[in-house]
Amino acid sequence: MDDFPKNYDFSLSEETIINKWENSGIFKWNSKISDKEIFSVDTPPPTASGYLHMGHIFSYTHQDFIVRFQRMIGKNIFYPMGWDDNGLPTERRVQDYFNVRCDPSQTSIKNIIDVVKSRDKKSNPLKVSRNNFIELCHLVTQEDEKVFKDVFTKIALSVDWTQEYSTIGKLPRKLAQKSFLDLFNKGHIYNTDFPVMWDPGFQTAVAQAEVEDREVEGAFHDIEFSIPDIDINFTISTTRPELLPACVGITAHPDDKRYKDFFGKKAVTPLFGVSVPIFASDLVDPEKGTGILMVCTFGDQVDVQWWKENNLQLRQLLDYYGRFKEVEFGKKGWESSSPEKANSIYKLLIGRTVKQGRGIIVDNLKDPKNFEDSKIALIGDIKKITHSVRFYERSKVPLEYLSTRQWFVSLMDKKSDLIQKGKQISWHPEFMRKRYEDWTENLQSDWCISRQRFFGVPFPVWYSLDSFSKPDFENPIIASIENLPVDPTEDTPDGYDSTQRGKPNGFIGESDVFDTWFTSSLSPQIAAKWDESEDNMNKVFPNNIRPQSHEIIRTWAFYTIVKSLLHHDSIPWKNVVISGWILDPDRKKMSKSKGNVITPSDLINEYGTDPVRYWAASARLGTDTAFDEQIFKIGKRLSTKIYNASKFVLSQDALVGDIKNPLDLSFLANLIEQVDICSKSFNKFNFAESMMVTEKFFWNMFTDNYLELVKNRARQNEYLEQQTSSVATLRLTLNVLLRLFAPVLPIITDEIWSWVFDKETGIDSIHSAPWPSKEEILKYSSEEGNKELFLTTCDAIRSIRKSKSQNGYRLGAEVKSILLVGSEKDIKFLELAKNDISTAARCEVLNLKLGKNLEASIID
RNA sequence: GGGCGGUUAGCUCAGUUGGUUAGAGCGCAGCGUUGACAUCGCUGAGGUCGAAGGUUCGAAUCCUUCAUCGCCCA
Repeated sequence: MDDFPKNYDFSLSEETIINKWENSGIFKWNSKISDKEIFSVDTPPPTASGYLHMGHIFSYTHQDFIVRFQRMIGKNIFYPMGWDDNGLPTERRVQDYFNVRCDPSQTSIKNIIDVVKSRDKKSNPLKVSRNNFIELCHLVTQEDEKVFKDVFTKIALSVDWTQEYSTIGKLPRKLAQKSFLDLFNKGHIYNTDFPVMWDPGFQTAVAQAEVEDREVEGAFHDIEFSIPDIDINFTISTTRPELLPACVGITAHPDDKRYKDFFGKKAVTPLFGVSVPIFASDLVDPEKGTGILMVCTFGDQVDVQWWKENNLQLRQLLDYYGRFKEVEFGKKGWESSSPEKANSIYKLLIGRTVKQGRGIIVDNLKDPKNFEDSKIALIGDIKKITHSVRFYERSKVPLEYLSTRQWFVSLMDKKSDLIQKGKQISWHPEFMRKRYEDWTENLQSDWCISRQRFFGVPFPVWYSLDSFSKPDFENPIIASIENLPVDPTEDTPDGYDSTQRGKPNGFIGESDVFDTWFTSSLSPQIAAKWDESEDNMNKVFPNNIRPQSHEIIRTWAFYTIVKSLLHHDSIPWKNVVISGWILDPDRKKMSKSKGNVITPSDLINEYGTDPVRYWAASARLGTDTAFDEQIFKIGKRLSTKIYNASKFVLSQDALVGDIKNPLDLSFLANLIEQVDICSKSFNKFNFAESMMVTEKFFWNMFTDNYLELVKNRARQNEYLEQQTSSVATLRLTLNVLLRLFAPVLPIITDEIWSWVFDKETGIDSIHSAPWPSKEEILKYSSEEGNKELFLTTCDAIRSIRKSKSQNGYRLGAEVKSILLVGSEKDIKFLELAKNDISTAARCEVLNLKLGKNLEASIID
């Protein structure tokens, strides 16, 4: 074994080893094995939206550490991987990529790819049919999946790729619809016309989980209202003057003395002359603005609440695009004391955006011509402020509340059950549970699951039409389970034929699709092939772990728990394992818009798989970490060191025999302790600790000290038994340490394993080898060693080095005599390691003397 | 405004149930190395553990208040 290449070519090893895994299929799930405990993983399918960043690598690698350890301790591993293709991110990407927009009124064409590719990218977006649009979505996601899979393979995820799925694939579509059916039959799903959060940019309803607050510039506008009954005027403050035509009420705090006399009276809106009720509400903050405010349909969530609780009128001004639609004051529901004037002003708003409308209303509020006594209704200056406004997380325009018909899953009545389930799950780190509980407790509305989009799983629902072609939303026609998956825009419901689509007394299909989360919240069921294989489902569900990062607790984790509760009255997983974020070097969150995103491919190519994984292993679970390229260098250095140490250890030849030398036995006692620490850490998912202590043990204890101490003994043949003992210890230690490193550094460890250990053990890959144990180590030992002997010997060799260094000797300098002074116990131990110490220290005579502290002095 | 987490060496971070002089790596300084390894070794400098108070024989660790940064939610 003397002919190892001088330097480690990691890229060659990566290729060889990864190919070996693929060919041997060692990561394949085998449901037939019955004598092994199962360890199943609910891998969050990444959104195939175009690119992977270091945060993905970080988190997905964490899963793999855990999985590889579990595999080595003998578990039967179920480790699938999915892609979350459906949904808005893909649609948006397709829109940009091909410069197209979906328009369901278009007819499909055959060669859509060629058409979009031949078009000038700068021209107006091409309107394409729903089917063509979906076709393009599939095309893009397939390309993205390939890129993602390549990267995941390159960082050596031990995923079973035969279990790959896409959330838009046939089985997930079927299961999402089955989920809908089950929830519908259990009475958890309903449809209703109700104000929902609406994104005018994408023209779709969104759920609370997809909403974020952003601090934006705004302004308080003080507007004067009147109360004709008592001839009093008052001033409200609003950030949304453009909703004045939608004002349906006025409210103030019940204890606010200023407005006590107003309650129960009617106020009249300026410009539009609408008479609206004034009522009291605890929700008003008397300190904010003037303490009295207008209620519109709808400015925000509280408006919705007031509207509902006080039975206010519905005056919906905005259309799906967030533009003012046509309404007529004076008609029923739009009563006004001066409809002509109201209409003349409102006319200016029709077709305008919210922002344009705001300017128009403000201009009119301060135009004296609009007021009888020329006294304008806009009081004082407009006061600029910054305030938080709700946005759909992927949108650029603020959300509006639109009353539309949507499907919901009722959640508000299930909060305590959901929190209860959360308590049955172990969260790592533990404090992350609180995020889940806070989110659940603070839920404000049921889960709106319908999206007015295209690339998603359709609702398995039709509506019958009456003789006026009016759909009967109250009694939807639900697909039967054996027909799933269905597309109601193409398929015909039972009892109808296709010619009746859209006709009086016929039917129409629901054109909405599910919220992406409605499908991806089923990842445990999809991966387990719920419905297709009950046996498999029972085996792997609930999953052992759900790895994910913390920002998706409120979405992915939450909805998955919801589904699991409602379908199975079960938790979906026993453990949730949370990875932190990778921040940029200035500790700022990485985001595409900030331009501080670091992508993985170049780094993996430059440093190699193992060093990138080493970097990922350097952070504990749940902890956000600043990106530091130094760590890759250290990881690479460690790989090289392992390579070189292995090369040295495996070039020592000796007879096979027992380990008998006290120093060797003592060293093994320390190794046993090390194995114990690593096992305990890994069992708590603390791969970072295991890695840290293994690295330290390997470098300091093994290479710097043990290896140096026994080098000579391993080489010389004078005392065969002693040589055998040292070489056996070296090889056993290397073998054990490689396995401790294996979950984090799978390439280099398997590379070295393939040099000799595969033949020795008959186990082809280190990743199929058993995790080391005390019993295994003791099998090669004549007896159990004393840990302290080795530690004392290390102290001795360290103090000899120090003494040499301080007295100007080279470390390798031969010296005549060294005196080691130590306690009685020290001397007793050092006596046993005397030969190894003196050869390592290169001295002719080593004298031991009873004294106090361990100390070395050189006598030359 | 409420909740959660962090604040330890120049930098990135460990510090297990409170227990002797607080650790690692990187960086820095000095010395050394043609015998597995310059992708190396040895030695060293460097911290009043965010601040103040408290509990305790003893606090980086427990409690209180505050500061500061980040996250989640209003």
